[in-house]
Amino acid sequence: MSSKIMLVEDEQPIREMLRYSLEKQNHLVIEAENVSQAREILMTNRPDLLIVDWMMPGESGVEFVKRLKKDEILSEIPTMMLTARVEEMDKVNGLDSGADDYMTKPVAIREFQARVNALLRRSSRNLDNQIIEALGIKINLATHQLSIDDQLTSIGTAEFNLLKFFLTHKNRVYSRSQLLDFVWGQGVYLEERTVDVHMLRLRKILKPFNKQDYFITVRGMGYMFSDGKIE
Amino acid sequence: MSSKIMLVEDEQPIREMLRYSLEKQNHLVIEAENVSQAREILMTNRPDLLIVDWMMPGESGVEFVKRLKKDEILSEIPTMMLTARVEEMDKVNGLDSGADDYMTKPVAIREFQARVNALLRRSSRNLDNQIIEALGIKINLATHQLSIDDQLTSIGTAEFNLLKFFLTHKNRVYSRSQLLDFVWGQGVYLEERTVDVHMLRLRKILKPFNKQDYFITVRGMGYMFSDGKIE
DNA sequence: AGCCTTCTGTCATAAAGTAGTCATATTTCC
DNA sequence: GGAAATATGACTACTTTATGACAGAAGGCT
Repeated sequence: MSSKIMLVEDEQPIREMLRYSLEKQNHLVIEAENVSQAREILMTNRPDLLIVDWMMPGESGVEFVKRLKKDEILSEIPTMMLTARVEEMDKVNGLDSGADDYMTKPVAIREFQARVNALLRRSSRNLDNQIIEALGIKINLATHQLSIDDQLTSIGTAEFNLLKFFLTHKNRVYSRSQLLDFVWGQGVYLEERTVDVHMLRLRKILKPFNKQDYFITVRGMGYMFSDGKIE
Repeated sequence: MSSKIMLVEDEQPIREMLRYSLEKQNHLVIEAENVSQAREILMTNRPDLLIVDWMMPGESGVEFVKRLKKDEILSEIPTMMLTARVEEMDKVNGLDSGADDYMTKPVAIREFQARVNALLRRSSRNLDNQIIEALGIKINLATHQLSIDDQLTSIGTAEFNLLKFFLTHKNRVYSRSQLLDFVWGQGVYLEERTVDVHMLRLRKILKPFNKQDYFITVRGMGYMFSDGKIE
């Protein structure tokens, strides 16, 4: 399986080596020499994994990861931190930068590959093998099926994804452009009104079961999935 | 979705242009000509995004942003830096001022809008997850809901914003023009009497719960939200 | 490959819902 | 009482959303 991996590392030789190792595993590698370059790339790219050096001139990798983990969209990306010395490990652990894994340099290549693959596996598994349910609306991510009140119901992909997003993001308004970002993916340019249409279609699917009212239009703001609880 | 954006820029024409561009995207713009004015505004306002010129007479934008990023509360606000020339870009990159994005002047409007929106979208989780409450009046920024004495109550956008402003700015009188600036945004030209009407509407919403008296008319001055406590 | 069905994004139009303004009533202060 | 400031109700232009229709894309079937 090929994944897109971004490497943020200032030392060119190490970058080379890691890239070589990753490409051997059929991954696509994007390199960044420093944090601001990395940010730049993230504006238009969404890697499946980040590998970040802990210590870099300019803004440090820790800072970078910390901020990243606050970012709604990017925080989901699994991150591996590279630290130069063993002693620094503790710091990293102490300050929870939010990275998902750490390795000390010099990097042991076999271990590196194993850990990278583990991270990638973990994040992809999380997404797939699940059943998400709320208010009698149940979706199966593995089979892409929807059942409402235990009745199997047919649904298109776009509506499925939209529904999936709302089931995992309750009680909060999302603007149309946010929905486009989250559900359709960043960089996909569509009309904002398209969201309206898909909301309509989603509601139509839910209507026979009287569940359509959980999907609330917030005028001037966007849409929200509300399970009715206040607060 | 409308956000509050502060523009810190000494050159008036650029300010005008950027403001125009932002307002076109439905954002609410507050302008500051220099750093001290910006600080002043931050005393009573919390923008969702800062756009700061790198080079300004008096204290520079870099200094301003650096200090800001040390501030616990304000450091969360995403910041875009404007630099005058390409050469300065490197400096900016080198010195990690802490800004979240940079653009070089002259600013390309389309790109500017895109970047601004990207910043807002990505950081909106941090800003929105708040519930503000006072005197049994509770607003949820995430859901855009108002509940009074734990009862969900419907409210329009304009009144919501006005209420939000007062909940975060208690015990102080604001003139109609100040309210227009802070709640509607500078550059929006409206009749001052419009504020009266919205105050009326806000009071009508609160009346069934007997909360309307906390919104006090100060004759000749403006309006105030008072929680009754004496300083 | 060709045909058929389903899905998707866009658009035009209908339908709601709001916001800002104005005219008039009411209050306040001297 | 009278001027000035506010409150209030009504109106309308405007903005935002819902909805149905459509053409192209994607996929499936034979």
